[in-house]
Amino acid sequence: MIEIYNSLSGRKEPLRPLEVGHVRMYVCGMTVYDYCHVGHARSLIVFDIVRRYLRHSGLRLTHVRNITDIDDKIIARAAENGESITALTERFIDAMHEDCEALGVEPPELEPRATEYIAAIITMVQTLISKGHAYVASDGDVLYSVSGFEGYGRLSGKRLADLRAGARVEIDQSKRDPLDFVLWKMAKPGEPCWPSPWGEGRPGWHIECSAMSVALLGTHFDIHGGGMDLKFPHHENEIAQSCAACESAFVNTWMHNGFVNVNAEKMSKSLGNFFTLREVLPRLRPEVMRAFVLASHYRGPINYSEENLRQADASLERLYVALRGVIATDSQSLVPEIIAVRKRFKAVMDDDFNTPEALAVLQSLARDLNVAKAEGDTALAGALAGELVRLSGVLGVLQWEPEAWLKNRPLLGLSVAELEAKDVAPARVDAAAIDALIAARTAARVARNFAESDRIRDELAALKVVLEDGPAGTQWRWA
RNA sequence: GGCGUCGUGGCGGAGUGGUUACGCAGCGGACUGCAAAUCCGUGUACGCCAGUUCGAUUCUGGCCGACGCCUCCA
Repeated sequence: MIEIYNSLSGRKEPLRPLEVGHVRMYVCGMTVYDYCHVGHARSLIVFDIVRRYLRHSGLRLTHVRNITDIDDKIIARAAENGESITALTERFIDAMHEDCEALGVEPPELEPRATEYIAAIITMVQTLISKGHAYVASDGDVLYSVSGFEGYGRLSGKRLADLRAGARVEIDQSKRDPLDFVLWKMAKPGEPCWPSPWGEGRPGWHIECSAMSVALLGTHFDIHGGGMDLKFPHHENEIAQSCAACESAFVNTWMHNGFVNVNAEKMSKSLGNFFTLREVLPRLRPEVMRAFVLASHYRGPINYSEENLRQADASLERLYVALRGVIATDSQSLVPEIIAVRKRFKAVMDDDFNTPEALAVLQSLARDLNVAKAEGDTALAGALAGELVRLSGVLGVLQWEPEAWLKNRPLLGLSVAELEAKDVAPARVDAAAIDALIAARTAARVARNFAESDRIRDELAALKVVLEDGPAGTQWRWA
């Protein structure tokens, strides 16, 4: 039984799909006016794991991840760049898809865009007006009336009075309540717009997710996810809209992932402490980013640093080294070791996706594999290796050929600064040259000329090549 | 000001009312021509102060500290 922490109740609750064996999940995606940064990557990876694990558990999944392709920031950025809205959004949608692919994030079943659901949005706004939950303000905008919705603030643990007291927004005279939020925004001259019963305009931010989730998953579905910062006001408002419009239960389980911090502060645009995936990914392999993200529980914060990435890389390398030289068998031969490890893996992942524990399970599997290798038990080693790859696949790691992983380290390091410090230019070194040096060293060793063999090893070490002598000959990998 | 999260050994990071997380780094041993990798062993960690308890890092209260949300944000 899978248990998930529900932000709404503050407790772990068993996942009981509304339709037996079929989970419907909606995750808030990107507003496409800029490149994805590491914070987005965490959210993408976290829900990719949820996705992979639910399917691994034999559940059918309908996963929706929306794209916000119309909003104030998009309009502002397009104007700034002197390009059209669609040119801008298409460009960043493509970029996002490239980033996802690089990270090994599986595409969701459905990826709706706000601009494709204008009709559904208008219908929902009309419903809200007719039910008395929304009104047309003096400036023409359609606003949601917060006071008419009992339970507003339940998700974020806020009370209307507290929100009003702490309101930092300047009071807008057109609003009946300062906390009322916009459903339909009237267009200013030159702004993109769609016709509506209230005039030319565009949807507010929150309404698109209500309209699209209802349209694609129904009024009541299983999981709704997103970053912690979406909890209020975005998800709070979604609940208010959907529940009021549909007069139905809305979402059973709310999931929120924690932030990526830099020096203990939230990575964000305003602080200027963000790194885009495009600048970061060429310097490390995407699996390292995944390993880094999965090393912490999804609800807590993680600190983005070179050292933490280095540690993630080292932990992955240990797994790849274990896999090396073993022919993984697609083991349906359920030896006790494999039954036990599957059970452990399931237990920790069932427990609110405890990926740090899952990674620990993989590490202990690697230890068993190393032992089996050392004892020459190739059958067991092959079976364990097969299982290691299989379980790792649920986390989206260890999907490379071990040799390729160990010999293709991009740029040999994690950062430009580090590379400069090491004064290494890996492109200069090619595999044939390395093999030639290794052959020369082997010849020296056979001749018991250890001074020469050590000299060659030092020469290779200077190139950041590490040698490992074994029964099957000498292997190498990048340091 | 309101609401909330968190504080674990050198680092990262799970977890538990009394028994091994796991990884990185370190140390000792085995292995090796020497290494590397691997395996074995090792470190008496749970912010502070009280309380509950036979016993608390794990429960309760307070304090201190860090962070987040309350405004667009994954």
